[in-house]
Amino acid sequence: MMARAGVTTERLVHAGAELADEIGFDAVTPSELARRFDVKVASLYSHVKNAHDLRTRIALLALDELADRAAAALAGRAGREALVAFAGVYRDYAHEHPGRFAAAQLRLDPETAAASAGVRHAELMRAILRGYDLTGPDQTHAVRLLGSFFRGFVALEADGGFDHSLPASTDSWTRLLDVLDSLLRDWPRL
Amino acid sequence: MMARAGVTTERLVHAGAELADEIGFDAVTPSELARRFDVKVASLYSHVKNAHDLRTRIALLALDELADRAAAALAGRAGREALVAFAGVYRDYAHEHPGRFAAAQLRLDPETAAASAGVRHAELMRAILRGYDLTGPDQTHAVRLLGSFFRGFVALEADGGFDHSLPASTDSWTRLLDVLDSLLRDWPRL
DNA sequence: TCGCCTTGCCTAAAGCCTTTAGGAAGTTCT
DNA sequence: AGAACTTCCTAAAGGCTTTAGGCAAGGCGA
Repeated sequence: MMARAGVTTERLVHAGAELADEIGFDAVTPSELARRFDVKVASLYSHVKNAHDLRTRIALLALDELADRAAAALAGRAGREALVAFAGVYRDYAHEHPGRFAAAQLRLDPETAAASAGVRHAELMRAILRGYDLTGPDQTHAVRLLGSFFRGFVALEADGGFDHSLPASTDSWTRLLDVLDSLLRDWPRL
Repeated sequence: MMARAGVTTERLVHAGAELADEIGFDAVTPSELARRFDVKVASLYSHVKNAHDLRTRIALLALDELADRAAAALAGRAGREALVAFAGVYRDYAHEHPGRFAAAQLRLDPETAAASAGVRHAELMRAILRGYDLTGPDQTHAVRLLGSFFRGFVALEADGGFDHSLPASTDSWTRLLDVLDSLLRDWPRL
């Protein structure tokens, strides 16, 4: 009797990520998760400190997955190809895993953030720019431009911000990547 | 005895916006608001349908304020000047009113969105582009580029994403607006 | 001015969520 | 088998949202 359900922190976080994709990151709660595991809520608290801890772990998982995919996509590519591949990973992940993607945007406290895969992201973005002729502060500016654009575009898309006007958002995405590639190749000097 | 507190929907929404700036949009709840008005929670439900309705109203207020400011900033300006002014309004508002700004990003159902000031925003962005030589789909692409960049940059900044690297985020902001102006003036043709 | 009606605010209550404390039943190791 | 550890449980406190029903304040017609 009273067979154990086999809850572990890892399984909890993975299930939480799945759940986020199904019902939205905000709706991922210890209660809901307990239901899924057919276990009483209080039982989760042996594996996870509290609701915030759970959400943070899901965020870290998402950041990790995203960095893995990006690194894979960047392997063997440079310049425009690298830019498009990286951007594609970002956007595809957001479409495939909206909940995880939302999680990846959770604000982390500085300590946690520093230990997260967020750092790898920054390095990968810099790697892309090695294919272009940018140096000094302008390289950082360019990283920030790309990061802002990716994040902003995908967020607006997710909010349906592009839904009721033409052309389709995918067209803009493709075209704008071309435009950005061109901009990076021909970066305006001071 | 039992003096009336004078709660109205309008006062509720305004106070909610203030509250959002103080403690964060997510923490704006009927309970907290009732405390501020020194009134029992249930009393709010005569003025606001439910928690979601309250949050939506705050979002609409923020969108309205933002559109007002943007319209004012754009008056009499064109080209680069208009771009910088508009962008400044956006970013300044986010800094001055982080809670309201977060509210402005609440996902609205299509019906509500269509009736919101979001529409005015789109028009204002298009107005900026009239100062540049862009036509057809590329104009829409450019609107989306600007929108994505503004939103992404400000969001990353708010999350502290730029805090632990140099140069300061303000430097990137200024420089990138120059770069974007230059890009719009010299938009790559197919 | 008096009684009426609308409306603002209240109490009560149900239902859900998080989190802590302490106990009992599996599991593992000796 | 017994000790020690871990997993899961019950119990309980406290907070949040929302609905239902009631009393009283402010405005209005008679």
